[in-house]
Amino acid sequence: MKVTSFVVAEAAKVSQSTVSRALRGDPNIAAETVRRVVAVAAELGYVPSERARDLSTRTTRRIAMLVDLDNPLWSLLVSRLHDELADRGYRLTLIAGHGDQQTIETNLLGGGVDGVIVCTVTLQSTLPALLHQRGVPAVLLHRYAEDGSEPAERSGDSRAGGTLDACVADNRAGGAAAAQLLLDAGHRRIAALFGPRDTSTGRDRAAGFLDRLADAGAIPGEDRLRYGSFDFAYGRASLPELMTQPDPPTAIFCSNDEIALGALNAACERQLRVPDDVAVVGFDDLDQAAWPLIGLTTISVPFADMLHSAVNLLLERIGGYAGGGRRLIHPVKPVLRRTHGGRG
Amino acid sequence: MKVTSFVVAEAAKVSQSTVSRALRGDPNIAAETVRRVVAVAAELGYVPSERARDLSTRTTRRIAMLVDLDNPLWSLLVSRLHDELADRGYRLTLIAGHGDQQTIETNLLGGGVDGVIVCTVTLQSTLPALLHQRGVPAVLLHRYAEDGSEPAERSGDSRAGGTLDACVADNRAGGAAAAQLLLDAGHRRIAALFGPRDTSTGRDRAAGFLDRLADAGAIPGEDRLRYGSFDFAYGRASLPELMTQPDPPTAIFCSNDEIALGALNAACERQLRVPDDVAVVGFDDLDQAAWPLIGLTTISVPFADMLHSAVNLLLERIGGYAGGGRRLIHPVKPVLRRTHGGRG
DNA sequence: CTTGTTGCTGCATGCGTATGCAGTATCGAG
DNA sequence: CTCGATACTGCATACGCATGCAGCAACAAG
Repeated sequence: MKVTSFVVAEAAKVSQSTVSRALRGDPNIAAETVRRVVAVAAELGYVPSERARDLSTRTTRRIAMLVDLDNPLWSLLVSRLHDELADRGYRLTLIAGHGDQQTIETNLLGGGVDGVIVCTVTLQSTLPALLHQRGVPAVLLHRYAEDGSEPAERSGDSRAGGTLDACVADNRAGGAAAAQLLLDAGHRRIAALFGPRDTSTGRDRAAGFLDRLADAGAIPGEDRLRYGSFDFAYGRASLPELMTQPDPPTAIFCSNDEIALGALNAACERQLRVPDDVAVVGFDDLDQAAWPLIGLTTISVPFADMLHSAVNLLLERIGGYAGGGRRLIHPVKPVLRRTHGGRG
Repeated sequence: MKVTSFVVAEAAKVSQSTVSRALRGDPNIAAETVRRVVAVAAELGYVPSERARDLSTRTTRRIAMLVDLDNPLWSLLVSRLHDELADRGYRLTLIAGHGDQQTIETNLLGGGVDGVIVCTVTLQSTLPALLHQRGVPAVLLHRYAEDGSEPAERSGDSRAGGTLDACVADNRAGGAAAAQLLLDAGHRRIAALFGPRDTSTGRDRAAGFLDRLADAGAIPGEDRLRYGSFDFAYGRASLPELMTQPDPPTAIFCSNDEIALGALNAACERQLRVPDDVAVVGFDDLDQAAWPLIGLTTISVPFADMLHSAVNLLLERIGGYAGGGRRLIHPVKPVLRRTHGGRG
């Protein structure tokens, strides 16, 4: 039979409310009473019902992370996020971004979580607007959407001016830095494996990269520019295609490390030397990029900082902060290792 | 203002219970009524309160995974597990195994989850026994504990004979297979980087490995056998130590791929050729093991199958199955790639 | 002795949904 | 016309904890 606070109350000869208060550290309960209740509760193995507490307090101390579980990047994020949340007494519920839209909405809007961290959004996604409209505390991490919330035109609607808070990296600057880095290394025939055009990360990294090349008067031909998903297979499949073109590139920019790792492996398969036969630059700075076997030159993204900021923003929202959407842009920085080559 | 089923009921001119039934597909509600209720609910943007439902139904459709977030292996598991659960209508809550014991117990016993998948347990852990005693549906995945639940001595206690269900790999056979594989390749000076002695995976893999070597009359000296954590840093730090011993080994068995990857990178750093200067064999068959750049020979563990089985066992428990603890042992299989070397 | 104050505890209710059971209307059979 | 069956719907309550407010005892101040 289930041990409830009523059972404890009876055994400790107090009321149920006193049990509740004693166990939650309410200062109005006599020390002696607290001791007795705590003892009895331990004796009976009482564990408060989370379900009942959740309903009563209108809170769950649970945060949902909407994430693309196929992207290896997320594993880096999830682990850190869990700890970051645990420190503040929150639990983490994972929701796959590729799931059924209806399911996702029910999960996020049903009050089963106190807030949401959204990592999978596309530029066209309406989810941010929905969360905002429903008043569900949420923050965009790593990517943002164009949810069309322009500065209020219809004044009177206090929400019209706001969008969700977001924590992102300076992807545009990072793209530019990658381009610069390859130019500095002496490359002129440069190809790129960009990410999806419908994500902010994909778009911004490509834009920054192309802008910088344009400034330098070195815009690659169309056949050297590709767009695909942020994954290993894309990189692995694309490198051979690029390298078998007439007049192949001497360097390839990959919009994330995962693509770059695919490319490096493809190079290895075809016995192309990196960086001598082809240089590769990635983006993100995954752990693997620093491995001696890999030595991937890349653009480092401060994920730990971003997560920390995101959690802070989210908790402020949960705490009731009602200002407009804030966008925190975190600086990135090139990390020169082996794969970019160089003049020498 | 919050839209509850009462609000919908009023707008649709029915009672709250009818709203509840209509929305849940109760066949006793007239089709016309259902249509009206659904329409009104959609109109008002009604989303049922998960908190209230959880309390009322005594269920949450949420499964906790107790996991070591620092081990890269988990990322492989989490992603699959999420999908496996999502297919069956459950959500996944992550709980770090390294957290505060008190917190963990509260999270698992408080009724906030319908079941638990435990991946982090040590041999001495009392958590399985606790979950079992409290009647919380749970299954051990990948590792098991020695929770001392022997066949019932005190008959009368119907639970005394049981322990938790478990889904594990045949780690002992895998260890033996790894040993055999190295012997077959001609190695005789063999070292090993085993995992923690207090985990079933660490212990069983080591035992299988050593048994096989003993059978072959090739037991390594103590100085060639090491025990450490299942991580990259351990492998990376240990390889140089092994290789600078007098009469260094020609092959190193690593109790998981992560250790092996650390070792391979250390070899690269020291410009040792693999497998010519030193062979390496791992265990698990992570994606990375198959990369052309890595080519790690390893023992493949059927994680997808294990997860599938584990979820099945767990859902049976949740469904009320009350038999004794079941242990499913999944076969493993060597995958020969590049790093084990060979006679040729 | 009265009144106010402080310190502690219990009563009653809210949280929002699910569901057993009772009630109402309709219809067909006798 | 009566009665029972059928098809819906509503009433009332449970789920288990948190919490505002009232109550009570003890004690100090006046």
